[in-house]
Amino acid sequence: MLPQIRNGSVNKLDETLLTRLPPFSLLDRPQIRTILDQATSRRYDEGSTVFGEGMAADRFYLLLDGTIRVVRTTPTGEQIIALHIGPGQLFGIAPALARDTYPATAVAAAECVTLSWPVRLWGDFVASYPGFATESNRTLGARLGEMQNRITELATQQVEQRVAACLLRMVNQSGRKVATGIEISFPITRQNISEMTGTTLHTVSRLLSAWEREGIVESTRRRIVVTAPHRLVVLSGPAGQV
Amino acid sequence: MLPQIRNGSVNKLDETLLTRLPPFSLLDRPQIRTILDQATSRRYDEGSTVFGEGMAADRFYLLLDGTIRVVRTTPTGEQIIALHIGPGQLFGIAPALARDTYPATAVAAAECVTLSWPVRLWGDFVASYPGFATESNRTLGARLGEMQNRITELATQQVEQRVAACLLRMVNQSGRKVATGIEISFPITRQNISEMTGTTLHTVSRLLSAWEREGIVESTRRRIVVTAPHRLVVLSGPAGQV
DNA sequence: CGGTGCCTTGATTTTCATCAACACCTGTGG
DNA sequence: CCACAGGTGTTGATGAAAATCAAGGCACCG
Repeated sequence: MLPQIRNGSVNKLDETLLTRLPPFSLLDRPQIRTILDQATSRRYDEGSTVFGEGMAADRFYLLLDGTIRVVRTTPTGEQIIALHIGPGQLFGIAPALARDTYPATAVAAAECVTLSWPVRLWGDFVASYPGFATESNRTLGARLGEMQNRITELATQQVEQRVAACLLRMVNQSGRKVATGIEISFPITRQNISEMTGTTLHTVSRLLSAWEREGIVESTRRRIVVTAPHRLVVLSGPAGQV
Repeated sequence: MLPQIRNGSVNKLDETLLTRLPPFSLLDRPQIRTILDQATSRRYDEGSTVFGEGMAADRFYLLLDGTIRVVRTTPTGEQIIALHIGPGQLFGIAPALARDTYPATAVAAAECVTLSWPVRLWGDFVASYPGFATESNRTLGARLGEMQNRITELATQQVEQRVAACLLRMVNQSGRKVATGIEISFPITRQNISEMTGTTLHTVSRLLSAWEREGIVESTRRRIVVTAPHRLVVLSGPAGQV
């Protein structure tokens, strides 16, 4: 979907790649050229790690294509998935939190292409480019709000409602229309879903089986198509509409 | 503990009130005087609401004294407590998230004194006062990190561990040394704790009773003293040390 | 074609919510 | 000054939800 990407080189990249994205939409061509010239482009295979929790935060990132999964690992080795990031979004923006290490691990949920810049440029970006600060704040606000929703869900909803809400969230954020419904556009396992909803892969499997029998979803290995979103909304309960 | 506070007036307030606080620690006297002159001071009774979820975010706040409880209400009327805010902290900083409504409700958990400023000054503060932006970012980072911890806890830990971790968090953030241990410095009910940990007041009551029998805590109506924090740490499990 | 990772499904067990009842403290108003 | 109401806290009995235990099947990759 994206033109040829050579790691480390963005000369071939068109400025129009950035002009539509909110953090840069207010800028003119020369400004965007400057930004691109300072950027490093890179491709990540599915499953590879962009940066790890606790690592020195030396760069901040923009996701051009693919999906990033933000993960934390507990001392006992369990993983929990904090959120997913889609194309066009900033991530790894530790400088916006005045942090010098990344608070979580970022893994490519599917093949990804990123741009990144050294953190020392963060201050320049915020100061020089109108809209950049606002947009990164907005990103933060959205993530904080989403985390607040997750806490509320985990604290008050039953497993079935949480899993339904989780599917809906993914469908909304990165759904792709297919013949029979809307497909989640990146590979995802029962285990992954359990790590998002604080349950077990067994329970998720049972729920998906039941929903498949009822014609709400269709799924094959690592792929899920939601065929009746409205029924999922009902299942996700009264808090789903927030 | 604070000098006489008259709502709306800060003339009597000493500049030294702010000089020690991180958001303002880099500023000189005249700057702080300017900031104070633009501020509105106000006292809140225990239980009163500072601002409500969804309300237009017209002011941002600094807590001088007391404890603020940040609360969300689900469509079904259940409350969940997102976090507590202690003296010296900024709150209601919707502008830092590029939001124009408050994302949650702020209630005085104990008698509180605040300073506040109209949001239109936010931009000035960030631009004119060195350290202010960094500090508000740091606040955001800390809250985001804390929320991430809560999600991890809710998703992976048992109720007993979550309640233990919750008590420890409050003891760390606003504990006061007393004869027999460390007391949580604001009134708190079993119900409150259940709203923080996603459980029921019954379960919290049972846990506290058990811990009291084992000499880990002492509690009277709305007050809790932790007498053996180290044993709570053990109970809070391997993730407690994060 | 063998192995690894992913998925399914039944049986059992555990945890915790729910239901129910009551005791206690504190402040209020007759 | 006492009664009483409302918010708070305790504790037992019961049941439901979901984790855990267990076993096997299926798809994809090398």
